[in-house]
Parts: sequence; structure tokens; C-alpha cells
Amino acid sequence: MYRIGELAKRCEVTADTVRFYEKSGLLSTPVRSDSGYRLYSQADEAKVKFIRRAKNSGFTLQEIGELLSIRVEPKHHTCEEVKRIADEKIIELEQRIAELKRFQKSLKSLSERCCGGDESAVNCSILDALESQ
Amino acid sequence: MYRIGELAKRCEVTADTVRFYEKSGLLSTPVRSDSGYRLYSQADEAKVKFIRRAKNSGFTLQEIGELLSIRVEPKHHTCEEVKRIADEKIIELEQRIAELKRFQKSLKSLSERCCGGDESAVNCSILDALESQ
DNA sequence: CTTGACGTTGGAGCATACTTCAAGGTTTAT
DNA sequence: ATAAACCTTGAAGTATGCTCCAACGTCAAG
Repeated sequence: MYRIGELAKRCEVTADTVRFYEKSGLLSTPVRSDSGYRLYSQADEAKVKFIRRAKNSGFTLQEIGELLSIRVEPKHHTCEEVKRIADEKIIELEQRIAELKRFQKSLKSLSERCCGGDESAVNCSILDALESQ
Repeated sequence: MYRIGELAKRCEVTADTVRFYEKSGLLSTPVRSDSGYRLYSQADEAKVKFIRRAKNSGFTLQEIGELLSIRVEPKHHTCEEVKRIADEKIIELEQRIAELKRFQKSLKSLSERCCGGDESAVNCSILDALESQ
């Protein structure tokens, strides 16, 4: 068990962020030392890292909370529910990935058509690249 | 040329959002009718749609402004700059796509392992699915 | 035994991206 | 000609996700 600063360091967030996640209900109220310090372990580390990865993938904290609740109270969720939530998110991600790829394709076509030299970029418009798709 | 409501409708945003984009410098100050109404055309529509798509792909308005500035003042950007910005964003997108795919893979493995029935979800934790990767 | 790093709380503040409002003027349909 | 729908402005308000602060307690090192 280690304190909040250590957890924060391991997860590359600030202690404030950890406390904020707790307040937001994403992390359950932690064990406390005799002096009142929050104490954390591997499981908490995994959770915070999960939150960060999910956030990075574009999920809101609310959505992440939904996903995490599956674990916090697994007895209150049926497998049917879990599968439904997961399948919904899989489709959502599919769409987001497709959109990102489309966007990337536009940028690639822009980059390829752009001479890359030091002349003026009158012919290198990202909108034109997108419009020509 | 049509008014802000029409533009908003075409781009599936509110008129307020359009005015907000203008105030934020993403849209240049539009032509006005005699009575002072903003007037827009195809080009503006393309721009707003671009902003929306880019936002959806996870770019901030500031980043989008950067991308759009390439067009607004193409004479002030060299092809070198344009190529650099585009290539940077391509790499960023590559990473984001990879992260989303990783996330999706976790959800798929969860969904596959989950029986999907109406029993309690004690064995269907998303964190476990992620940890087992 | 004190200095410095770390922890506690509640509450305020901040950046982003809108959204709503008040109080008016304009346009369009009947 | 009048009602409904649309537009104008500036300014305030909202939701999300932190971030910082004050004023204090804890603890390890020298």
C-alpha cells in the first residue's frame, strides 16, 4: 500500500486528479492510514490507468464510470447487460476509428500533393484535400 | 447565399455555434445583407463541416484553427510548413487509431468471453479483460 | 527538534466549447 | 397588417475535467 503521491506518479497524473476521480465516483473511497492518508494498491493503479486510457480513447468520465461499474458491482449486472454495453462501445469505436482514418487519408493526400518546398502554400489547402475526396 | 439558420441546418449545428466559431476565429467575418444578416455560401458550409469532422476526430478548436489557417492565408505559409503540420497530425492520428483499436480489442475479448446470459456478471470485468492483454 | 516533503479539507478558479437570455429589428406567410 | 419565424448584440450561464489555494496535520532526515 502506498500513498496518493506514489499512485499519481505511477499513473502519470496529479494527486489532485486522483482525488477528483474519487469525488466523481470513478474510484471508490480508499483505505486510510492511521493518520488519515489515502492508501492505494495495484488494483487502484490499474483502475486509474484504465481511466486514462479510456479518456484518451475519447470516452467521457461518465462513460468510463459506466464501464467501471461493471466491476465495482458485478453482482448487480447481468452478463446480458455487460455484453450489451461492451457491444455498444465496440460499434462506437468502429465508427470513431473509421472517421479518424478518413481524416488521416485526407491529410495524407494533402501531404503527398504538397511539394514540401519553401514556396507559398497556395495549392496546399486541407479543405481542398478533403473536398476532393 | 443563405442565412445563418440555413447554414446551421445544413451543417447540423446551431446558429449559436456558428457565431461562436466566428468569434473564435475559425470562420472569417461573413458578408452581411442590407439588414445586417450574416450571409453564407458553399465554402462556409464546407468549412463548418470540416470543423465538425475534425472535432469529432478529437482535434481541439485551436488545432482546427491551425489547420484552417493554412487556407485562410495560404500565402503566409510555405509548403514546407503545411507538410510539417500535416505529417505531425498524421502521426498523432496513427497513435490515436492504435489506442482505439487496442481498446476495442479489449472490449471484444470481454464480449466474447461473456456468456451474455442473465446470470450475474462476476466474471465479466472490463478491467480483467484489459489486464489479461 | 526543526526543516522539508508530503498529506488533509473545502472551496474557488480555469480552459474549452458551447448555450441561453434579453431586448430588440427583419422577413415571410396568410 | 399582423403573427410567426428568423435575425442582431453583448453578456451571462453551463458542463466537463481538472487545477490551485489556504490553512492545517504528518513524518522522515539531519
